[in-house]
Amino acid sequence: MTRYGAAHKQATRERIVSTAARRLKSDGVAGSGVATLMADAGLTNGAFYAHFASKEALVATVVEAELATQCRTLADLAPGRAGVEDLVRRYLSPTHRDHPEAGCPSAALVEDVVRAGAEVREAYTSQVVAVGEVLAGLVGDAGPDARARLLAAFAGMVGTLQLARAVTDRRLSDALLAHGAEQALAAFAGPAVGAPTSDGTRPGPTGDDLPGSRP
Amino acid sequence: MTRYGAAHKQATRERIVSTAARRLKSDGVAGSGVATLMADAGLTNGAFYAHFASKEALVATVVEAELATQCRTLADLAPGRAGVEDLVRRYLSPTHRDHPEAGCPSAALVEDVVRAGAEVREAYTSQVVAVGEVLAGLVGDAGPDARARLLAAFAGMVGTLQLARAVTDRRLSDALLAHGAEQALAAFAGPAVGAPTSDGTRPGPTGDDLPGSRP
DNA sequence: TGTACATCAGTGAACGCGCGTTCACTGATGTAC
DNA sequence: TGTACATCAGTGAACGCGCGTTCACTGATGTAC
Repeated sequence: MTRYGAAHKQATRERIVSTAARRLKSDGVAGSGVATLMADAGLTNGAFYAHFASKEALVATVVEAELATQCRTLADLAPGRAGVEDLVRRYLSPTHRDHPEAGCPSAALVEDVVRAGAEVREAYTSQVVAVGEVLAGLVGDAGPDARARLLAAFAGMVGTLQLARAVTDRRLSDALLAHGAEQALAAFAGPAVGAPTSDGTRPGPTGDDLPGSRP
Repeated sequence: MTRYGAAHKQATRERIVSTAARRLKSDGVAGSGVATLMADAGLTNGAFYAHFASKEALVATVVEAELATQCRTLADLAPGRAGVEDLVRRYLSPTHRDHPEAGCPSAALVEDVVRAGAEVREAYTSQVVAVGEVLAGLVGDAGPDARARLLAAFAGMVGTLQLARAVTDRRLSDALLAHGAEQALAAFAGPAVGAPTSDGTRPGPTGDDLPGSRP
């Protein structure tokens, strides 16, 4: 039967996935060799193929697992505006900017996903849809295109975080985060809001809008 | 004196830079070998080091040149809301999504910039600042933090384009672009706009806002 | 309880390959006279 | 105008290296009796 106890191999696999997640998010797919990924998990390169069919299979597993974890984190936020504020402030914080290895998988790996094979891209897509659904639940928008609208707002934060990471000027980076947070809050708040109508007036909150206030 | 005419070598160098820009934006830094980059320019690998000290030096040159070109394109937009609309619609179009090699260097290469050395990151930073200044001129906002505010709006478009590229579901991708465009227009329009104040009302346009209408 | 055994997670050397970089060489060019 | 020459952009083979992947082996484990 099974040696080493039933859960031994699975526990090792999970350890590989979680240490690989940190390494991949910090150094990228091309910058993380299989030998390094295994050493991070306290193993040697040879054992890798007892757990994964290829490096790409590991990347797909990591991408899927990371976005699933992110979904769970998002689901734990308080519903409504308070939760959204919490999300935006934390997402666009200097701490998140300075620790990609512990942060959002999309911000760290989208570009690698774009250039990856079908396995990775499909894992990513299905989990992004799940993120969209959690966000729709968070803001309480059940409309037909709520998911895409809120994912666009989320994508805006992803881009802002990336530019904040890329730029060497600390002051500019901080300012990007601060302004990005303002814009993300507006984007999460609702579709028509903030867009002037043709007569120059502002539409009020719609039924889909979050209630609440901004300090 | 100079053989091959005075401009021969410089012309070759410029050809390498422009073909490398397309290749790098489409396949990424790690995915573009020196031999391939040179073959794209109709040359062999050996000639590379007569033009650049290292692969990183080429990447830095490409990043700088690409953002400078983007600045010039942005400067050609009509000032005010019309130009902003034009920018947003074109940036978040299916055409731009489907042709990274001819598109925005930030959307294609930020992640590579984040993981690159000082030479690349500093070239990127200085040109991003220039982009911010052009955007400030475009919307006519001379405020002290206009640059950072508009760069945050720009960064939002970068992230939206990246997610639209990563996702395999065409319908979702199109919807991301459409919603991202709405949100980008709002973000470019002004800082306080669209953010509800503590009493739940909406502030009107400020003096920094763009005049104009939205159909 | 003690011992011989089958299992298999993990080891570590080796594989071919493509990378960035180097270098001795080529040959088209413009110059000198 | 014609010929010998110096220049140097570009060639293409070679370099060491680290990559993803393979494989014969090891040795700790739980099982059988």
